[in-house]
Amino acid sequence: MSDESQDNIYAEVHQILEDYLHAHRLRVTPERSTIVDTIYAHEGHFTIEMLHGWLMERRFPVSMATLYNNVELLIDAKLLARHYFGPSALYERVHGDEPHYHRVCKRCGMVQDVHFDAITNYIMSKHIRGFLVDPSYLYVYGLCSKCKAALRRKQRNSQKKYES
Amino acid sequence: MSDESQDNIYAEVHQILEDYLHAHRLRVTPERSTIVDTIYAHEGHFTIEMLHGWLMERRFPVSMATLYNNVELLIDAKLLARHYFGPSALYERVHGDEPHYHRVCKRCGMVQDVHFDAITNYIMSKHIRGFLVDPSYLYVYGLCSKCKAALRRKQRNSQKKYES
DNA sequence: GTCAGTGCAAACTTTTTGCAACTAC
DNA sequence: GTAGTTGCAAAAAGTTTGCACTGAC
Repeated sequence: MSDESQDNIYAEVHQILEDYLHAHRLRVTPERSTIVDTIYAHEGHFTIEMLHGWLMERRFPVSMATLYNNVELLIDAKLLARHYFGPSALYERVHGDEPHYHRVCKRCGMVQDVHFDAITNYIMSKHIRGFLVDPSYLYVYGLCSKCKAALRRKQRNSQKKYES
Repeated sequence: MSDESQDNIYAEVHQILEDYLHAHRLRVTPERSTIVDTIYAHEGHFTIEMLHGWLMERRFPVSMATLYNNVELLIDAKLLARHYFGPSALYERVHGDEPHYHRVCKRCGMVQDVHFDAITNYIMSKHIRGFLVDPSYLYVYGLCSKCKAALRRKQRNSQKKYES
């Protein structure tokens, strides 16, 4: 992404943040602005712990309590997404990024972003009765090619052991 | 389900359990047998805590450590499925139940079983390159009809407040 | 008899809560 | 000035680990 369009993204997300806060009679604090800046300075999935670390690096330490408070709000403002691929949450920025869903390997935990495709279109076209699908929160689990091969090998070996 | 077919299920899952344990040179313990019995005596999603409670009711208390150890093994044996709809795991029995995927409301947390349907078939037919989809671990998130309506009401109200 | 399995308690990780001090409005 | 926001520390919730004892094979 060019510096210029990255600057545009910062301006846009700050606008969204401030609109959201005003609409909900909440306050624009340095913490909130900096958290959003920091989130949008990084690509990909991250944990609260990582976000905390990034803020430390910026010399803008923010307590975990504040982070947990504010991610809730940012999710509601549609600036942040939270995913539970396992017992602890992973987050990712939302605004300005290509819409995608997630493909997860049940064995190695690999998470792959998949840009909206025929499957997404198909699911949206089905108008699941009464239920409004959010295609950004679609999760397809299975086995990645590496784990598929590894598992085949393992099964052949344990088969041999069992026969012996 | 009739008592008779329920008895068949018990026999089958015990067979699967014992085959799995033998194949992996592991031991058939009363705890493992009872845990499987208890899981298959209940329908729907449950937490480890609930499983622990059910075992207490049976006068067969099993420690949490043992439960955590054994669910791992039962998942590998395909007798149990684990889902992360939120920060803590939900489990459900697998064998003998109608195959289904899950539809989850992001707002109220409602989890709905959806029997394999056109969407599942479509995804399986796409043969995602190199990735082996497990349709039992497909998750579609969105808004249920109740929350969709509630959210519309809320937005109308906050709109009014904002204008005033 | 051996070694996997168990219970217990302690540790650990992640997230939530209570409260006093602070600050955006 | 007021009430929302923050940081800190404690607590809660969920899960993992270490170790001595037990019991399946």
